[in-house]
Amino acid sequence: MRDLYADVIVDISHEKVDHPFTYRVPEALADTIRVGSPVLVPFGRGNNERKAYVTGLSVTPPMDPSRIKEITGIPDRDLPAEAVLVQLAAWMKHTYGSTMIAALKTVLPASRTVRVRTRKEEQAEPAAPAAPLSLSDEQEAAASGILADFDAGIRKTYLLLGITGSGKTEVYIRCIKEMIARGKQAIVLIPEIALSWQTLNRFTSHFGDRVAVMHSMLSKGERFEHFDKARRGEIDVIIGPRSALFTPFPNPGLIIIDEEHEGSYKSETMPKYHARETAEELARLVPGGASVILGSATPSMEAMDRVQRGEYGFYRLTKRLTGGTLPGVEIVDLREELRSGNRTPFSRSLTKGIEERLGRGEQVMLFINRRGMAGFVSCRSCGHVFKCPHCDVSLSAHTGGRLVCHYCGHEEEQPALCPKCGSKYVSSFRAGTEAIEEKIRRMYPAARVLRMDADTTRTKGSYDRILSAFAKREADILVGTQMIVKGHDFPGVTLVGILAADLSLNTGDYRAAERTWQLIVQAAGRAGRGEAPGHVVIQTYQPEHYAVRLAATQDIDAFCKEEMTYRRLLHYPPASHLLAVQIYAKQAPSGEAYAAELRTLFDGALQDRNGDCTVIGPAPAAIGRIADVYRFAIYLKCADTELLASLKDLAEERINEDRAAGRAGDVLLQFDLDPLRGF
DNA sequence: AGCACGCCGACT
DNA sequence: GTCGGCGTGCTC
Repeated sequence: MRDLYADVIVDISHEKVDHPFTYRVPEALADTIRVGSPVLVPFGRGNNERKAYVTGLSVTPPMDPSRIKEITGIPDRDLPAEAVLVQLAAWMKHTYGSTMIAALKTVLPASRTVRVRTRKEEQAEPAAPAAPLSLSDEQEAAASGILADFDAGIRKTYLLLGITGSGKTEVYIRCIKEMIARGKQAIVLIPEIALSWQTLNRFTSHFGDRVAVMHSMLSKGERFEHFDKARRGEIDVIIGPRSALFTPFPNPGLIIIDEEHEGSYKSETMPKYHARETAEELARLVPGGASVILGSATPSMEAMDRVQRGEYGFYRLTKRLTGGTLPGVEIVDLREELRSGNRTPFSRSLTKGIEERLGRGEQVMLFINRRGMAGFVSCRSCGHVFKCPHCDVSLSAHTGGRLVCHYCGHEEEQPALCPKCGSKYVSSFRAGTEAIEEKIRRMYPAARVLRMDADTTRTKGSYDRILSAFAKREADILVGTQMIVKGHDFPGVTLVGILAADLSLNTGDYRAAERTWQLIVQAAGRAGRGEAPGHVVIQTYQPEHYAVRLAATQDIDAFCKEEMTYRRLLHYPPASHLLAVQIYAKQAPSGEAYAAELRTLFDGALQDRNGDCTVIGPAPAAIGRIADVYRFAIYLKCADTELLASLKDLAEERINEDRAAGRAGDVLLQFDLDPLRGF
């Protein structure tokens, strides 16, 4: 019997040990240990026992066998993970940049900490009768097309473009049922918070206890339990946020990403992976391959571009099945309002609309993409603006005379007098959700008003509470940030007001137009989902902007065409790729100097590859300092992701060397491939 | 010489 | 991360 050796990555967050170590596999564990298995190994001089993950197995030792130690055992109550997930982690490390151990920890199920709880299986009343699934012609065409491809051995990604209420969920359910019939499992990704009970109930009524839902309220043990069930083949479907992608199903055949355009599909921590791309890689790695369905009413430019290139399959759902008609959309020019003396945040048209709905007992949603009382507070006399002492942003006013930093959470009391000149003329500018709520209450004292934003949804369950109260018509007006826009069905709403459509247009990053367009179309989709016709009022200072104009006309193709022209012209994703190299430092000069060195490094590496890759910067980040950490960025623009990966590796090697030599100071590097938000 | 302390590098 | 090796420098 030949000895078996395992390559492992030891669970230590340090780039010096972020490479495989070889251990002997004891005879007793030879059958148990697979690629992806967590193991315990003696490590270092003290031979301390540490957790590690197996990344490879072989019978040929790469070094003097006498120096190879033996695996001690398998962590208690831990599960071996799928080899595929280890491969996926390696791909994520390579593509997005991170240590191998960080990549492994994001894809492998965390070990269970304590007992599995035995108290009543929550939502244990899923036995709602399965409503028979009847599909419209369009839905049928999509589902059968995708399944026919699958049976013909074709594995690819499909964009399912369906306006709100057009019934994407039925297509998902049909496809999942057919996959289960073929002995496959399905992963359904949904945006972080947007899991409505209606949708969930539809899944549980069809799949009963063969479906598990991952959500943020689950304990570590419950998550583990779901993953465990998936591994053991006790469930066929998992529904959850981007991390549900890493469910260790034995035989996944279908990955569905609902609301594919949503920003929460991109991880904010390293590796900063995108669930869409990662799902496609997983679909390639899985034995037999898997199909991917992307669903959206407002697809990302990435998805539309791939449809245009013929890489994605494409199905369109054009009819609203839930009844209701598409809302009438009206664009109001705020400059015009100002000219005619209206200084309130509500245009005359919107005010009239609100009054009509209140009179008829219908509901109104008011959307403003800024929380708090005001965007900033300043002194009218000397111009002093209240800024966060730890970040390069102005403080936002909140009720109770508090000034709050939306980036680091710093809070201070708003002084009565200007600290600089002593003037008492200190005032707030740019209304946020709190200010709008207050104004609305004052204007319509009889109206019942709810507010939903990061401040009112901080406590557990408050998100559902506000939404269900509004759905039960316990309020007439819902004021909120973009979180009110996502996915929910309120038949009572006949008017949606978008108070400042350009807020998201002026964020200065290349996705601003796309985001604004999506926001407006999604917000508009909230109106008129019931019997009564809906109306949307878009207030803007830039009524002529194509994102606003083409959102109002709901012309997806026209918007995408226009936007792609811009992306192509400036070589922005998806026309090319953009790697943001983010440099963090406690001291501004050291960060700046290090960024400059990296630029030189990149220039040197690209010397004879002129034109392949454009290096931009370094420059201070859009927000130059957050929580006392200075931020700089270099942007690498290049069509070839492999070249970008090699430049990223180069930077990583460099900082590791410099750190070893004590030259890197406190500089930290992060990478963001095709970033979704500004930095 | 003898020892405390701290930095550095290796860890299979 | 954690340990030991080894240099520095202080003390008896």
